[in-house]
Amino acid sequence: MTNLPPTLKPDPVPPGGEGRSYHHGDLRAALLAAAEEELAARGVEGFSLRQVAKRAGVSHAAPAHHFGDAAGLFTALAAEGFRQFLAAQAAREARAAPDPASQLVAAGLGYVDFAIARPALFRLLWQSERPDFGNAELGQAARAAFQHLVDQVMAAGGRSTADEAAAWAMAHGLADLLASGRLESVGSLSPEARDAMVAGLIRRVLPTG
Amino acid sequence: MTNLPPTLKPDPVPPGGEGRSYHHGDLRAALLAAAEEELAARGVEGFSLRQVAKRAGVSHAAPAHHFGDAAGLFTALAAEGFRQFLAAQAAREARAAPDPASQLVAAGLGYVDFAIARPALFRLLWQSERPDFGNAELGQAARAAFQHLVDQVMAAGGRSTADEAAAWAMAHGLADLLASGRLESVGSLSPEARDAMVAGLIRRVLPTG
DNA sequence: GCCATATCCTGACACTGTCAAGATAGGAGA
DNA sequence: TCTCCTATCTTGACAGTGTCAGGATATGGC
Repeated sequence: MTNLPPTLKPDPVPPGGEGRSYHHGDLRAALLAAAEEELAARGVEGFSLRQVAKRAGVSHAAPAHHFGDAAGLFTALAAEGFRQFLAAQAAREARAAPDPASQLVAAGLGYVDFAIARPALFRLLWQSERPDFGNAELGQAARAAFQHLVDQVMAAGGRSTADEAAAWAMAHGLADLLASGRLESVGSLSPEARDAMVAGLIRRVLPTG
Repeated sequence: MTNLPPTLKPDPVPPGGEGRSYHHGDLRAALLAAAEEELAARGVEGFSLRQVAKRAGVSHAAPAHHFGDAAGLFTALAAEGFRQFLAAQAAREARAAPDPASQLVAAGLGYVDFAIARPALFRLLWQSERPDFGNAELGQAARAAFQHLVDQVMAAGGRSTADEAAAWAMAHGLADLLASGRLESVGSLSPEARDAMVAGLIRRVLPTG
């Protein structure tokens, strides 16, 4: 399949039919999607730029034109990841009671949701050194994510650094341990029971009970 | 320096004088030490086996004889890391009051100590996929580390899965956020103030106040 | 002193990220 | 409609990586 005679180039149009021509049309988005697939399949540490290009059906050097180098791709992926991370929290908040404490708990549940649903991407955001966190777009997206829980804590009556750190550390610790499959006593629960457990733990560290 | 004529091989004895001969003497230990240096310098993601060999002053294929492949080196490094991780907790416990609550807080402080002092190794233990956690020695060391905080929680009066998860998630969340430099409001404190903050946060989630 | 064995080195292979140079397509201006 | 400019993508090359095969060297038992 991959050793066609040189005159018979493989059709560059993806089988999905969304590709418009030899010029991919929206290769940047396709590469970001392929990159997350690669991330989920082989982890940050096994990640290969050439494999991403292969997934997207383009040559190994194509990503360079859109992202510069591998760090550029990781940076763009992380920026988008932080936005979706915030979106996961917002989704929970929209379904929760409007009082500040419930909203804070909802944000924590969304934090954990994201870590469980997309553990490899979660690691890229929080533990990887491959994205360039000095990049303006990524820095802004990351700061927005850092700030959200803190804002919720303050809205819920938090007054000290300790209140802020307590809620953040609890949500982050649960998320990370669940993402890596270490906290089996919680991870093996049903989704409903797990939600109740996580919510109870976050309420435990709330500033004013 | 590196292009000596073939008859003039560089002296394989390290300048420190501890090397005993052409056969290194204790290359396994030297490689483990070099691997942690490499880990601290370039992170898990930038890690290079050949660089480790260069740090130890041996050829690029020498590590294979002691560890098989790169995963074997990561596995041995992680096993040793988990033992030192437990040792960091034990060091705090030895200096703390003997009551169960103080011992649990001390374990949490040691947990955080380790993450701050050796963040790259901490990541290898908790977030990397490169060590083989199916390995017997690593599995035993890891389980011992997982279990220690849990045991402390039970000794301090914990009775539920929630108590266990609360202490673990708080300690782990603080450790991870501090290791990655994200929790600046705590990370920028003096060591004494930081200890007090961490201790207070762990006491916050204790089962019986 | 001799030799089996553990230890380490050299050389090779496929794979990786990155760069330079060429090929192709789309759009602006005639 | 034709031409040319530019963005986009491909091809080919390079150094660096992990791993394997085979050769060189030192150690310890006889």
